[in-house]
Amino acid sequence: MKLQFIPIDYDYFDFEGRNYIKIIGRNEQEKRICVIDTCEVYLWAILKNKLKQKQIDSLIKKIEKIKLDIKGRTTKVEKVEIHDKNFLGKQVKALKIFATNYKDLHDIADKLDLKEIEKRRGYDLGFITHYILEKKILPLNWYEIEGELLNNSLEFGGIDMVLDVDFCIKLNKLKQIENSALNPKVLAYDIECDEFRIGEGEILMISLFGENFKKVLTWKKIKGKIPEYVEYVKDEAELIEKFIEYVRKISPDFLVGYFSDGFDLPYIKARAEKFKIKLSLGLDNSQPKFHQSGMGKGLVTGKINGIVHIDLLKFIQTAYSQYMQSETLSLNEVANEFLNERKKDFKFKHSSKIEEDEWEKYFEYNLHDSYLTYGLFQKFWPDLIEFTRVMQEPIFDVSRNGMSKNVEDFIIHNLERFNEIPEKRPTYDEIGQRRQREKYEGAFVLEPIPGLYEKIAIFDFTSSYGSVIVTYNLSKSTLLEKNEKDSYSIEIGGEIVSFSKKPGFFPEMLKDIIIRRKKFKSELKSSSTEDAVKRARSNAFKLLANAAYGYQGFFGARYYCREAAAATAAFAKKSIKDAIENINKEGYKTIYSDTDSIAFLLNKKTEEQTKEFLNKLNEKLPGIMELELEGFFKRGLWVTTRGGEIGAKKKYALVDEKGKLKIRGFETVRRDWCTLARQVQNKVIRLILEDGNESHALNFVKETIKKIKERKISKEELIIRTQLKKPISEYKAISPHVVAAKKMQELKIPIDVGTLIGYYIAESTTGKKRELIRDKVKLPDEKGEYDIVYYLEHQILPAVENIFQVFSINTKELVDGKKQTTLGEF
DNA sequence: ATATACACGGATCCCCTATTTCC
DNA sequence: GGAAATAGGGGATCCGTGTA
Repeated sequence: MKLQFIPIDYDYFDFEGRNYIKIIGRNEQEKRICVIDTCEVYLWAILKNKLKQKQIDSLIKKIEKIKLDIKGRTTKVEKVEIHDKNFLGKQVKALKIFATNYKDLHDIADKLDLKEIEKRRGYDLGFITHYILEKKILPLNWYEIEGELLNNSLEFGGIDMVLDVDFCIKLNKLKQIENSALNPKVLAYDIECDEFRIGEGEILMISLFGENFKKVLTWKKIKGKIPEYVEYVKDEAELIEKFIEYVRKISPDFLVGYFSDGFDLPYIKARAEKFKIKLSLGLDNSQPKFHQSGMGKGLVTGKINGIVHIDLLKFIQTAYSQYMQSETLSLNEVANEFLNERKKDFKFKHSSKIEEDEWEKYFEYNLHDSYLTYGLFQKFWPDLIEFTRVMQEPIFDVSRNGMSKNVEDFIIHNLERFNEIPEKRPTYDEIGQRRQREKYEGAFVLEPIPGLYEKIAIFDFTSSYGSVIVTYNLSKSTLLEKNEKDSYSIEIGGEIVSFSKKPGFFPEMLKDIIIRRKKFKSELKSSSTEDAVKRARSNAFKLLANAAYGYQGFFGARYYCREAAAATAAFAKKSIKDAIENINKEGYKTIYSDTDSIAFLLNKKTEEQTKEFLNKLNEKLPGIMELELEGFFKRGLWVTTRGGEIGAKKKYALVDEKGKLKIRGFETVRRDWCTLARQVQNKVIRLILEDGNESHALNFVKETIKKIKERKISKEELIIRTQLKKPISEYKAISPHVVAAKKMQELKIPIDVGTLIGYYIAESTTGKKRELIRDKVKLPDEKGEYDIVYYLEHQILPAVENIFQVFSINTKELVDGKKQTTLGEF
């Protein structure tokens, strides 16, 4: 049988002691296909340097005899080959040792602790990764496959009979082909419950949303007419059964939720267990499997056999959050940013307190959440596809992995063209040692001179750290033990480290990424139509390039190299300092610089001259280092630190000719300041940048102060929001948000690590002399008057004080008004 | 444990000394 | 008058959140 096939989900099983892969995908008619295949299983033994042929021969004989009886099966070494390979850039002789079962490779490796063998590698990749590497059936790429149709066959224990697919095929041949993108079948879901702790309350309803399909399942019957999408069931048990039934009937490629790894799926699982319902969502009727990801923190991934369960929150977190405006990753904010739609209004109440006529709104709300989740999936589908294709790992994993894992997957799947044997994961002890290593020196930040400036340009290095890694060949495999003459050398913490000039595989891969990304980016710029796929791939490469530096400095990395990471920062530092010097030499004046960007005054030079100068600069830069023009700006503002004497770093505001603001670091971009302070500061900055002087801004602040004093400010504007970053009991310093969290706990308001805690500072009620701010914390719903002095002196003043100081205005006097001191009145 | 370092700034913690309170 | 409690100052530390 011959057909076209696109792999979506990968799984494996053992049959008669051997490993088989089971790939679920679609053909061009959108039929669901299961492909069964296998591959050779092996590990590498890297030999010591000066072994004689005789020694190698007898070693091979010895290894060929290895046979293990463990875990109820027999695994043996099936054959041994000798190969010329590279390991960390060095040529080595290595034995390719084939064995029966991948899961036993570790035990085989234990038997290979021999004096002739230098290192053992390649047995910690996982069978699925190993298989993809071996057979190159890459996820979400099209293939023409040939194979044997399994039809009620007893081969593999009758696997095709229990599997709900159109065809089950044992693979013989495959060829990669071009085909249009997959049009995936997607079903989004969302549940509503009374209790937020997993499984501790009833599930009131479950919504489902797919193409031409919307449904809210509930056991709550209300009077009157109900929307057609609501379907009643008898009770909660039937609710779960109906959910299973619909998922099975629709049988989507992707079952999508938002925070569903951490909430919806485990919740349904817990309730199903309570009612002794088998949650047979898998194509093989199996229940979702939950894997602990991370240590104890309840971080779980829910895997359903054959149907890819996607938790969009996780993907958005790693792939997008750093470029987002949203201050939280709540469905509401994220949907608003990407879909321009919000959640429906519905204030959460316990179901017993919901009025009869409110239920319909609740159903609508529940359905809308699934609708938004579905919309977000469509929005991110190009990114999910491209990430999966670039990393070459199953979408289930790629959608959940952090950036370090993505970088590593990319490396592992690109080692072959360098003939490299993969490095192993660090052991627990190694990780411990790495983590104890001292921090190295990072980026250079130039202390600005506070002031309001006119006519500014900003240059920055494109993919700065990535370009440095490529240009200076910085990696674990290129690090030299001794300083050599013809090498890239730099001082790190008083010691010189050197890197070979012979290109290493890691910098070479990175070079590829950066060059391809540049190509995509320029294509995107020149083309008139929006190409979502190109944009997504460009974005995937950008993220990879940016994460490459962090990867080498990350203690959990296979290719961890602190020296390379430190050298990257050091070379980058040198580059930016050189650039600053050149810019100043040309007659410009540098105001500020951070890591890879430089802001400078044009000093009467024109924009054209500056662009020409940029080209001139670029000609002199080494390797792939490149400066680009970030933009020209009409005005820019830099302030002092709170201490008052020195210029504050990582804090500035710019306005371009079109009036567009670019604000960095100021309180107005920080979510842990109250809205009022943020808005006031924002307006002050805007007025000053627009006007070029402080007079309007000052009046505005005066008005605000008056309003605060007259209690004309609504409480909502005064709420301070701070995230709870760890369990309450672990806090050493009991700060205001911890007090607020404790109050919420007492009121049984669900809080968890990660919850944004909102509170306001109320007037003192205790009358104690020595009162801390936390003693005046009140929850937003709690009755009380806001503390005027606190909001003036701890929110508004700190937000604007340093700005007005640029114009030598002491705002503190404004606040005090008639009074001279404020502390004295206590 | 789940990419890195640099940076700001609020609030508490903690130690020290001076002052007040109490017997 | 002397011991204990409290106030207040100031640096260290904790903590959250940014920039790059």
